[in-house]
Amino acid sequence: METLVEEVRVNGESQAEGAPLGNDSSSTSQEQISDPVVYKLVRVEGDGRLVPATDDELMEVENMLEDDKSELHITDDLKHPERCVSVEESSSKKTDLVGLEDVPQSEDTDASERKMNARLEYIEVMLQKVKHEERLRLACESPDQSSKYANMDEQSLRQHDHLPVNDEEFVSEKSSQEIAPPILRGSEDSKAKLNDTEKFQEFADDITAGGSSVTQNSTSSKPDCSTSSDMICIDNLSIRELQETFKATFGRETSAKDKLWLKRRIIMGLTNSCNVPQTTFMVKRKYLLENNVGGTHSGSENSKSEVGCMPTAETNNTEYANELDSPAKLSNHREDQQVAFGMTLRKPKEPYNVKSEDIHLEQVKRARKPTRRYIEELSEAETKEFSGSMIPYIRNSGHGQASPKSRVQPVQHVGSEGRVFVTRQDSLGGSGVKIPRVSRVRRGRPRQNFMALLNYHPSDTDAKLVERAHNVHFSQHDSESGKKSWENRELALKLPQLDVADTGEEKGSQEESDFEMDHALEPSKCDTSGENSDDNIDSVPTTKVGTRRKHHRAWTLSEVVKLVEGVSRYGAGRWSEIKKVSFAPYAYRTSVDLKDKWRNLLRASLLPSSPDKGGSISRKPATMSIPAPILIRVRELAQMQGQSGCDRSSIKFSNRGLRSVHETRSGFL
DNA sequence: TTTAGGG
DNA sequence: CCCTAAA
Repeated sequence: METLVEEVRVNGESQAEGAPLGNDSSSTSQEQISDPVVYKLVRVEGDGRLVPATDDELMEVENMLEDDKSELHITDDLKHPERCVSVEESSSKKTDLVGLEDVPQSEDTDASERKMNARLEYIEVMLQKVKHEERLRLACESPDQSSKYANMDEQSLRQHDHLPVNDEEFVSEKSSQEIAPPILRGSEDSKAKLNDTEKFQEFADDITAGGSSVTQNSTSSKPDCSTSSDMICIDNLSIRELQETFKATFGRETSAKDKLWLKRRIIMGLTNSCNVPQTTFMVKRKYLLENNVGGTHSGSENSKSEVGCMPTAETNNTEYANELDSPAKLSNHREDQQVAFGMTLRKPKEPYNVKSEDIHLEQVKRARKPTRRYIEELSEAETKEFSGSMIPYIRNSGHGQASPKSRVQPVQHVGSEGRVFVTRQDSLGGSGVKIPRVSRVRRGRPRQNFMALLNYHPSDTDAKLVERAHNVHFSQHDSESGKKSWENRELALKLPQLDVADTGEEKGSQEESDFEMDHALEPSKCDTSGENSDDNIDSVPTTKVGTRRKHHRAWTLSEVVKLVEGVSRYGAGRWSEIKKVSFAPYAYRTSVDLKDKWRNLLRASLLPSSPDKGGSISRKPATMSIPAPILIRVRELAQMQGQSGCDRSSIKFSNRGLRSVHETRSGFL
């Protein structure tokens, strides 16, 4: 562990010093490989915005890092043990918790809930403990680091300069830096390459999120999907409206009557696509409020005291929301956020790193994308896309730390599924995929069946449980980095379930518990692997029963958004590019499909002069409407690209220009 | 092989 | 979505 930590530090240092990216090319040393991870240097403005750090600030950070490094060694040894213990405990608890979830909900929901609560409370206590430790540690630290932790690496900045030259390269490099935690890099050599696409996606997401506070310099000319109207809407919508929205978002109808539930789903759906950060925020906040009213929430208080640097609690929340918004960038973004929050970069980090090494690993792994071939293999095997999702399960055996708990019994599913699993393991390199016992949980968006389930258990309790869970998340986030490990663990544990669920296919769907389902969504929200999770809805929502056409997959909103993003980035016509980058996880969705969809979108955006008001809600259920903002954007893109009549080259060029801008921006994230 | 367009 | 011509 220590070693890892050290590495991290080192990496960070090198970054700060501005180690040139170029060197990574030939040199094989770990350092170089690992160099990518960088905490972007940013400054938190009073209003909560993130601002790129100045050179001076960078220098400061550098110094700080230096200091830390030396400090760390000492501290690590001493403090480590305890932390580890606590973490382990917590993790185990977590596992248990997960176990609870699996219990058939139908009957003993109450019991489960009770247990859950107990667990949660326990967790909270643990969190508190951790936090406390953190605080102590902080006390010793220099208080002012807060405002400048940033971490924009010079490299990124430099890269911007030559972005135009080779976008892909840039992206991959950049992204890899951003995403992969140093630790991983150090330990796992070749990881850097693996997730180019993934990272790219992340980028894309970031870009998409343009309007959000996350992207500070955003001068985005793009229409901001997250309009105030949306915010209002989502909160004030009637159940019916919500249902409509739901349909628009997920491509299937819902009979759910639970407003909260609906809202959450919708937001998640939108969020997954990285749009509507504002909306999310609103809702989240509200959500948070609700939680506060009803339940235990050590989180809020903690966050305040803990994060003194933060402008306001609200800001904190906002950040959090944003973070949630883009699942794709969650992993690294989180780190950035820590920095931004002013949670002591190094101190908290240290514990964080130490304790959650495996977590890091998991994250990274999560981030890893399966190779194309792998994906295809899977799809062939009938596993629809679970792609990146499975990756999370892999653990680096090298770090035996991986919580044993997460390892669950092998799936007992029969037939093809079993085969699938085997395949996965193999392709994964036999690192041993841990498949949580949830063999038949479905992950991703709810499918039709799911709805039925909900109806049966019109879950108030369900909602509560979820809320609880959320609460935990919040507190973790708000309070401190140390807690992150918690969440990460939790995610790690949960995600697998989801992923597996997909494999599990429809069979077990009926047996799924609401609770599980609900949780299933969460991961997608937080899923680091980014996008893959949420969109990997293999269940093709046949909106209407029996409408299942041969290779027809209803386009989900998130997919559409991805498509739009892709087009905006690469330009319409470069479908293969878009396919590769944005739809890698989706074995289906060929470039042709993308093209067709785009054509449809175009038509949709042009013909019905956007009569649909209230955002995504459309009057006609039959016409699953695409949210207006998206259509608008489509139109704009169309204008920009196609209609302008510019010849291809010029178009491309312009795109490139735009792209570079985006990337530049995202670079500051 | 990818893109564009018609069916 | 599928198929096919063209690049």
